[in-house]
Amino acid sequence: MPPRSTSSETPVDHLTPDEARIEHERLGAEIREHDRRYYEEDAPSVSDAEYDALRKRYEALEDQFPELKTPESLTQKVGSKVSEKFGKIRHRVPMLSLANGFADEEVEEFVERIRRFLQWKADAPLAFTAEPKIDGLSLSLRYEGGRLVSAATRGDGAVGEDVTNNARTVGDIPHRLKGSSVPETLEVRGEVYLSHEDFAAINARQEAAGKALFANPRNAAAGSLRQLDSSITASRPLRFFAYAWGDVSEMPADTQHGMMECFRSFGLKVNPLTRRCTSVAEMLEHYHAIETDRANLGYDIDGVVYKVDDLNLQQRLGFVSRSPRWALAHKFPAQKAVTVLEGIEINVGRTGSLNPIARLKPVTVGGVVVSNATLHNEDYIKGIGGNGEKIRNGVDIRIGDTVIINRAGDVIPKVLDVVLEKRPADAKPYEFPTTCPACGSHAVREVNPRTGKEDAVRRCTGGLICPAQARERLKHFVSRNAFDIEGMGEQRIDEFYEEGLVQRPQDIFTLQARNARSLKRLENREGWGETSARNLFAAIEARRSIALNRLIFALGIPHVGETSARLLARHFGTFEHLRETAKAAADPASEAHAELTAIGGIGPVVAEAIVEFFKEQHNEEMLDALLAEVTVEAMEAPAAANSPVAGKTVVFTGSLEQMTREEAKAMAERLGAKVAGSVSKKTDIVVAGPGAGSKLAKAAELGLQVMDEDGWFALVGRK
DNA sequence: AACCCTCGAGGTCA
DNA sequence: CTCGAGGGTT
Repeated sequence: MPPRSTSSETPVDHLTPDEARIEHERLGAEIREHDRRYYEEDAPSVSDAEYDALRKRYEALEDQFPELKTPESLTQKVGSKVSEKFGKIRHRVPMLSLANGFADEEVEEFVERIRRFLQWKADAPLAFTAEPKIDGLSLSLRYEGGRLVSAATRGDGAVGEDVTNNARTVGDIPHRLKGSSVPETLEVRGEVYLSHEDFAAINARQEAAGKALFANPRNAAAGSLRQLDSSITASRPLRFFAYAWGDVSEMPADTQHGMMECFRSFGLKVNPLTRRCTSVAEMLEHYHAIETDRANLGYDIDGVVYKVDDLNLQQRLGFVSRSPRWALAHKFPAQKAVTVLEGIEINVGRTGSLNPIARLKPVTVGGVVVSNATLHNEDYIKGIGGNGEKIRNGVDIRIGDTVIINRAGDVIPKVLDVVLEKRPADAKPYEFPTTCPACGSHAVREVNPRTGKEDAVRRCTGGLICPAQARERLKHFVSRNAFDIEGMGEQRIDEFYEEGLVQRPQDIFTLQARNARSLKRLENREGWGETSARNLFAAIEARRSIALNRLIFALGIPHVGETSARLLARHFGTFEHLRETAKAAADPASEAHAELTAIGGIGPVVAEAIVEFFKEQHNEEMLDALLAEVTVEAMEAPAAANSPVAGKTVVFTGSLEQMTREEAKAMAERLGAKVAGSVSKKTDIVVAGPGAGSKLAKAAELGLQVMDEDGWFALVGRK
């Protein structure tokens, strides 16, 4: 639960200085917590009026007792946490990412997939748009009545940062759209970028001012848009191309290229290399033309985007997981570089995994200096792929080798290949350690009992006696989506662990009490002061109450990430219920075990991991100690999705005439329904087309709701 | 077999 | 923030 408003009615001038100090401190902590909820979780727990009241009283206290106006006060901090961050904006329509492809064949497959999905005849016309994929950062502009009212970055796709003031300084972004056909509300999406010329000029200025240079135009554009002082943004000549839209009150066109034309007529910039293509050959031709001309464009692009032109078809095609089925980003090959592998280091992960990392002679790839790269796992180094086949023709990777690296997706450095001719004569095959480099325990590759295959990762068997694992688990425990304890970063965990101050999760919550009795107090250490210690303790106190799903996630049970943690929290409701069931489930024949695996999304492997976790004596002790320190919040009821079929299980049977089966399924799922393949007593709705047989009969037998396609559309609307 | 989730990776900027 | 391997679920 969020801290309740504690603002008392006592007039400020009736308080003793001591009372004032205590209340001032309490209010400060409360305001900080509200700020955090508002800015970081986008989940304000008080109204604006209540918040303002808190701040007013906080300030009134300081007016009456000026000694409270310390440099740490929320009113005094220059660039305090509050103003340090951008507000958040929830996108009315999520900003999704695009499916990627590299090879020409993937474009063919993409078009094929779409034809299949639509049941389109081979000769039926199907048009696409093709446009350069600008390498910048995406931005969503909201226009109401033709006026720019807000601008948000992509963020995680659902919630972005409010950069309205900065967007207003971008020359290509009109404050007001022109023309009479501008929809009442229109969210324009596009890319903010910097031209090569402007990028060079900015870096020249940075250099003259003795400031750090930007690595590439994209980073410079991102840095410029995220300036808190919009006058700095204004001094950077950012540009903008529109290519998509979000929330729109009435669509001004029914094709993708029609929309682009509208954008242009509204006064927005649209990339001039956008073409309408009617065949794969034409799409590829345009791709290669753009690739050839890439260096002369004057701005960075990283590929070509194809989109189905007809918006009705886009609608029918819908989405696969997080990207539209109707679009493909055809990326240019990633830039490669050659360098020397100077060493291989092994990191031990939270789950005990031994992760090999390549230490490279620093080299520039695609504008950034790369000195590390992932080597994935033991087999990858040996030249064997996940399913046993050879990769790199079976060539292994050795220390001293000259290697070819790239940045996968232009981001993650990866060792692609070895230049065998340059292999030093004395280079020996790399021997992957069979003991943990952190604790010396055996490190083994477990055999999956069902497939009989060896796990790709080698794991330390040391469990909690392994300091590396213990530290990584602590880091996971305090991380953003778990307990989210501000001020407990990697460095501090390492430091605290080393000194024995915090070695188990529960130690975090007893730290303050132990510190008070300690001879070597935190606040007296080098690099520490009263403030840093106080802030840390305040951050810990703020987490004595925790949401159930966060707690489950924080435990770091293998295979249980955020999603599974939420599933478990929702199913069990309380931690005790989960714990009891998991313990009872140690018997595979038990009802508890059946309950666990019956949860959708929890299969045998995950269930086993959960059972194992709760079986461990030291975990038992940890949980008892932890639960004595923290309060677990009851699970909130899941927000009811506003769709008539949300949460229902639907079965489609017979032949569907107005949509393909896949389409029907995608549609039902989009509306929050589950789609099953067969009728059972768990089924809620059966949609039967002509020719339906046994499933329809069974549905009648069970007395389920049965409807035809028209009935389905009547129920959910035609979307 | 398709899709989804977990986990751990690197680099940049504020 | 983003990627990708591997493995789990359905």
